[in-house]
Amino acid sequence: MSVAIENFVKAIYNNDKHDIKDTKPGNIAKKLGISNAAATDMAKKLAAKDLLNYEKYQALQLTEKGTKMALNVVRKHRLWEAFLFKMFDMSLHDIHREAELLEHQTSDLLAKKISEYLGHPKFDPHGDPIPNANGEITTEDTSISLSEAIEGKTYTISRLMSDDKEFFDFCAQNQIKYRNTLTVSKQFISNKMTQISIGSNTIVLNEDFTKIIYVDEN
Amino acid sequence: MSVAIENFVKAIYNNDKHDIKDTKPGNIAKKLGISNAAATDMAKKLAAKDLLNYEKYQALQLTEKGTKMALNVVRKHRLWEAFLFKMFDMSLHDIHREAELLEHQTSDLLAKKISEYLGHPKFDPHGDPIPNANGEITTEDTSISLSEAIEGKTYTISRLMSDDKEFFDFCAQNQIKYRNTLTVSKQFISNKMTQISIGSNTIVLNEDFTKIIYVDEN
DNA sequence: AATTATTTTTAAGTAAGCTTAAATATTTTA
DNA sequence: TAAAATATTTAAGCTTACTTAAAAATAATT
Repeated sequence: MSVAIENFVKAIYNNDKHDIKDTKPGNIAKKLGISNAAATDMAKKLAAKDLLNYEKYQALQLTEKGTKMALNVVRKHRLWEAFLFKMFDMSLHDIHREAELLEHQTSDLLAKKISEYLGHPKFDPHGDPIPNANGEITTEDTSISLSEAIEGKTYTISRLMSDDKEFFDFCAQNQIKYRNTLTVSKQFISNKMTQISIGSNTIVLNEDFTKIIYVDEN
Repeated sequence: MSVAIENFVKAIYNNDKHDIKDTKPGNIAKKLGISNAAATDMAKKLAAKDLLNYEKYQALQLTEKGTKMALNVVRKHRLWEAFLFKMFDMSLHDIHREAELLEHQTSDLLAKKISEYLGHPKFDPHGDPIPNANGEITTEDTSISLSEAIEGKTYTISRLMSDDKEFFDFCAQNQIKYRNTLTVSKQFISNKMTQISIGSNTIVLNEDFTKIIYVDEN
């Protein structure tokens, strides 16, 4: 299966899992940087391969086969992230970019070797769970987005759900990092902003960021 | 530049360097597993990009630009070989196969990181020299092929120039390994075979193998 | 509910990287 | 050196993964 197909299936998987947004061709197209027409085309092609269910004007749904493929790619991506993070001094964003390419050129054997070397990690450096070789995610996700966190409570960052350089640069400058602790000092409900204290800093984050920072209550 | 182009340029470079064979489209086509017609087509296309010189019915010659590209790919390939060899318990052939894919999806930054991690190695696990980031090979090659070695002398294996699984399996079973020592007990000139003793074994090799095993006199 | 805006789909077309078949050169060998 | 064998090139065609433009359907807004 081609890189284009792997990316398409992965985009549906990620959109489906993480975003509130639906999985109609247009949304997938936007994620992949291709035209809507190309996405519709691809959807039909993948339906013929039993990777997803396609009905005109409806959201795309991965079949079991499609989900398995997506999880295999996601596994390789997250293993590479964990591995490169451990081995080399590179920014999370750079690591993400490398993983984005390497994930498609990694045999199951090499993925297994990397996983073994790392002691079969359950999470990558963003806090994203790493599926096992059978495509199963065995860790349950109890975390909530920072936008839903409660004033006065203290949380541990469990996930940074993004692939945007700006965001990661911001995180790096503000101690926002997987497994760091923060306290929600104020939720500005009407403005959809959240004030947190982390380390010695106090930061006000808007919704763009609080929706992709996931936390677990301490 | 695409994977197809990188592989094409690399094939010319390797053919030119290692083999006695010429670099006409047919030979490159055979190496890449594509038709002669496709190779001719590609040659014209790459000539237009100033990666090689193409004249009808003549051997293909890489330009400086083409050579630089080839060396960049070769560098990444050999760095991956060295890295995977160090990190994981995998056969040389498996490592080669992974490197063959990863080489095209590796940024210059990651290559640099891998090289640094390994202490800027000069050779990969086959004994092939690793070009530096500027595409320079700073080590001179004093080795000769086993087919040219002299009876009675003792040598150190400096290079195993192949990507064939059968060959590597044979090597693994017979202690034929980069940096191992062997003695040439007999050269059967007319049969083009060579008898060596390596470890406690005595082996007779035919020309197919003695031409790709490179050695340095002790 | 009707109109407007947005999405999705269809249709036609493009570039890359191949293929096979036939024509043309070159090389080998008898 | 002429014939036979082999290689290279040209030509036509295919698939994948896109594109833009227009038509059709859905969703949003007043």
